[in-house]
Amino acid sequence: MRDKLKDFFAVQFEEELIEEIIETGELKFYREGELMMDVGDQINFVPFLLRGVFKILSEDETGGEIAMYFLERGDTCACAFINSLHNPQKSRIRAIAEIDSEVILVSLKNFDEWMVKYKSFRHYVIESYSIRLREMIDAIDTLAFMKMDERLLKYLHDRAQVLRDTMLNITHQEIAYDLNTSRVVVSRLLKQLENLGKIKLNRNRIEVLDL
DNA sequence: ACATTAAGTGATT
DNA sequence: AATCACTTAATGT
Repeated sequence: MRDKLKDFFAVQFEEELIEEIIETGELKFYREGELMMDVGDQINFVPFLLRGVFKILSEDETGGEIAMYFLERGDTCACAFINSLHNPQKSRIRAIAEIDSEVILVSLKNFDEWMVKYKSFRHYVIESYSIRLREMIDAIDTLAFMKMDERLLKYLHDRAQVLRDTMLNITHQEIAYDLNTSRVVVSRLLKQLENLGKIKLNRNRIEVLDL
């Protein structure tokens, strides 16, 4: 745990802070597909991602979903910050492990203390928050301005990038859920992209060619 | 061989 | 771009 922490966070964190994190943080392992938090959950911790990828999505009243962005190693969850500033609040988002992942869960109480006590921590949090905000804006104009075919290609690229693999094991239906559209539409657009030579299609698998 | 699940397609709105 | 209704293909038992 100490090594992993140092790998991704220690460059910026003081020794003393690292020790505190190790002492009080809870190391947790999430298997692929496992939920870290769901819409409506009471959140009383802030996660720091040591290894793996989480998909963050929002849900509407009727169960429709929209994938917003991915969390990678070294990231932390912006939505959890909000919970740390106010009193424990309900989660607006769902976080699912895309691959086997490891996180350190830090209690809100410690999080609060460290914000005051450590400059490095404060900076990390603010920096991380602003990165997340930019991603959010990016997600909004993807939704507002891009057509489905562009959104689909962006989705495939993003995914290939965070998973560091151009071979994506995913079904058309799953993509449809993430983009909040129908499977038929995804199938058709994927076929188009294949004809354009941008991807290669197989059952349960999509290879991204033009990265 | 049969059932199940994933993907492809034409027609309609 | 969504939906329906149907076909075809791949995969599991």
